[in-house]
Amino acid sequence: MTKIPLLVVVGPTASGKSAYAIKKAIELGGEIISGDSMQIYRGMDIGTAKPSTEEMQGVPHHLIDIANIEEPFSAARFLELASGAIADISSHGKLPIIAGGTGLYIDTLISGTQLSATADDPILRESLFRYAEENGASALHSRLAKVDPEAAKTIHPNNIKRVARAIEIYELTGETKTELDKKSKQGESIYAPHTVYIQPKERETIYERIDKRVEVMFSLGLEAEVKSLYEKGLKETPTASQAIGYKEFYPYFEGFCDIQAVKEAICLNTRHYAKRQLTWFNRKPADEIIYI
RNA sequence: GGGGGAAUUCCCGAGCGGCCAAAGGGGGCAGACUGUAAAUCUGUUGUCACUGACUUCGGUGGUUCGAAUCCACCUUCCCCCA
Repeated sequence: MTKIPLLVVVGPTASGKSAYAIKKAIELGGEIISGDSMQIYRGMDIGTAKPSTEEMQGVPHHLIDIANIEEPFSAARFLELASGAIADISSHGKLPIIAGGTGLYIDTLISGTQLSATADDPILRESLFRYAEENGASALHSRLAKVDPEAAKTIHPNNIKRVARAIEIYELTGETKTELDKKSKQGESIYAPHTVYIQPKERETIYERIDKRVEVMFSLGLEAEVKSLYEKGLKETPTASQAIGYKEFYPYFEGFCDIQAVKEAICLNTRHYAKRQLTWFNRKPADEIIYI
């Protein structure tokens, strides 16, 4: 079976991935699939730097505006939807172009990881967190060590979310995370990706772009956008509430800080985020590196 | 004009004679990452010839075996009285 060719564009936030992807799409006759965990949400436009209709220049975009803010989202859901979109795009002879900054989502997709049907269980999760709170992180970690010593070795005890997820997997399936991870890697990827990594030569470059972009977001009306979502309960949503450019407004709306502090927090959090993305992409082999 | 308080490493801030290159947090830098990932977590952060040495705690002197810590004066800032 021949593999499906894919153009994958990755890079830190504000690196110009979207513009590059659109350019390539026009050049090569492609359609874009957003590999981004927050652009999927309707109404979150300015803060997620969603490309505007004009910017899209007629290139079809997938996995944008496909969920309401209160819906949870995950790598598994992304995998499912993105795979579908790829099949669809390539079936009518177009080149699927994945562009985004969510490293986990993109890697899961192109590496051919087979995620089993294991669901998640919010109630169980909740109880695991409570256990850690009451007995300490290391107590939860030793619970994991009992069932899955391999995973316990690689997950830091303080990383309660991961420790809890590993235990959750075992409780739900009777299999350990270690076993399931191994299984998930068995199948071969059906894709032939060509990855382009858009990278800043200097860290300063990306930081300056971020500051500038945040400034633009504010002038485009970010505050009003966030306010209206906040009134719809953004803060209580499971996934969307975490978005940078949004969560920093909560203390402001609640009277704990001024707007200047919000702006600074957004810039800072975005920089931290960009650094994490660079760390992620740096260790994955890219077929092509383009400097900003 | 009089009285009181404060100056600490990039920032905030603890320390109040030896256990202090100096807690903690922030920031910076580096890293991890398979179903919340724009999340979560880890390491490191005076200098060097780096299991040791050297230079730091506003400035200058002093007390002491020994000072970021005590004393004197100076500089700057804050508060109270006038």
